[in-house]
Amino acid sequence: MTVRVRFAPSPTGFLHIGGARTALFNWLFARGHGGQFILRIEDTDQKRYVEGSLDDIMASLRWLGLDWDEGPDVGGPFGPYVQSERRELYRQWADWLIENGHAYTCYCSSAELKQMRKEQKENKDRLGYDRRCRYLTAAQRAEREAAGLTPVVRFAAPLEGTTTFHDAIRGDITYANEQITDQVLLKSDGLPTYHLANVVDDHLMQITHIMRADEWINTAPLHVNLYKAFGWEQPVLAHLPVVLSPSGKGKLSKRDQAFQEGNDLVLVQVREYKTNGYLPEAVDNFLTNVGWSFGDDVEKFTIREAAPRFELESINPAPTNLPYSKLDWLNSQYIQEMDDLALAQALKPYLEETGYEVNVDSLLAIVPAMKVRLKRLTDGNEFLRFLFDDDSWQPDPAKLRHNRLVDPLDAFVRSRDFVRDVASFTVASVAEGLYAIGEQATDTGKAGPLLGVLRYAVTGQQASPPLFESIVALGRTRTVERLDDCIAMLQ
RNA sequence: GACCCUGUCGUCUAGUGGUUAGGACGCGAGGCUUUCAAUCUCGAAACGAGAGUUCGAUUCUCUUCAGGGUCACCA
Repeated sequence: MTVRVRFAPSPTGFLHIGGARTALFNWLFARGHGGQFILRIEDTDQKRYVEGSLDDIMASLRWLGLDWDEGPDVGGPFGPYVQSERRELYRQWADWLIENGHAYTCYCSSAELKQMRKEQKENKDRLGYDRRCRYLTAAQRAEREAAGLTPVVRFAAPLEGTTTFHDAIRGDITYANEQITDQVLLKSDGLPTYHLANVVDDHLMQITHIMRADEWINTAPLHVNLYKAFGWEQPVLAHLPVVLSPSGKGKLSKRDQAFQEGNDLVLVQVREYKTNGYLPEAVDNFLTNVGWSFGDDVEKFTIREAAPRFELESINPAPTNLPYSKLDWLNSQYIQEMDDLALAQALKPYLEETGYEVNVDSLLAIVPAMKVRLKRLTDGNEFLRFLFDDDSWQPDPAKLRHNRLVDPLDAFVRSRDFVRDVASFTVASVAEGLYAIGEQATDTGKAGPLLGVLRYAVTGQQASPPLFESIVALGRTRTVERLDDCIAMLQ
């Protein structure tokens, strides 16, 4: 049997990092088992629909490289892949359940249900629908229909015994049926709830394995009983561990966009990872390491390499934080593997975003030298500020001195003169000349102190690309101007 | 509150009825260096607690504690 899995997001917001992880695990499983990965849109709650979210979800999945075999845009043999276009199907199967005694119409108003819950709370009774409509006589139903009440359809759950299902990650999980209430299957607007839609679609789309978030565990017995009622085969279930907020307080998916947690900026939408300078390969790698491990003490790998090793049974069931510092490390690793042209092109939009005018050719002169310093593509904005923003160059005179320099002013003058007069303005000759001056400028004969101070003088930054490349990128004229200003400050 | 899930270094994880409990990130120290960065070496750092089973438990069982999840005409 061919493995068929699906990612089934609701278009209620931009793609969440937790959702991306769920999609990724499904993708890994499908690709590792020669199966199909299906994208299905669960838009049965029209009230929560967010304009533009479907586009973002698909764009984000594509950015991550998670391609799907069937879906709303590419079609497929089991479409449509948007639930709101399948409503007739759900209504038919809801009717089937009613006809076969597995479901019933319920006429309770929301006010009535609210009151019921209130009383349950007050009396400390178990929460949940008390099944008052389950036992209505035909006459009573007719009476309500005549009164114009629009019913919902509820599942007639088993009243006694237990329901057990097997979770591929956690093993068998058993619930007492008296804990399970009669959930709504079809809403009064004629659209299904998740419970009905998901079971009907997974069956009709021949889904073999369901990987979904942990928070669905408690409704799994309902779904299992639905499969039983329909007489359909139950797909393998696997509930993925929740992704926690970094503080460990609550699940991350409760947050819908980036927020500050202590000193860390916590990114929650996939698009935020992109705008903050992360590479999709790094995000994929990062996510795959959470709740699963490649093995052999290997931390860095592509999802293509991971797929053949990916098994449901090896997923760690414990809830988890996202280790953001590891993402930075991975991202820097992937940046260092990029070729210079690709990196220059990747950096360009971020620089332009901050208002710098850049062209790839001039960027190529400095990019190779600063590559190892980049953790995120946005770091280029900081490192290259000295190049693109003259106004930001405001060195602190106190930092132009170094206690190993015998005569800072003299060293600056000689450096300035050298840069101004050197015949060949290249990295190699600038390096040679400044080394020589630096070695004479200290009592130890080491060039380091002068070069360190010059870096600060020329760039106005504590951290920058290497000095000689920075000088060449900046150009002779601007370098001399800045050194002139520094000399004035030192006098 | 009820039910369900989970519990190995700070974090992400590997692992076993007998291991010096492994790796990674981060952190600290040192080397190298254009004293930022990268890189190399070294280091600190964990089996939540209590019973039980066993010759022996981090590993199996129970209890407990802690964290999380769910209790909608939302997914």
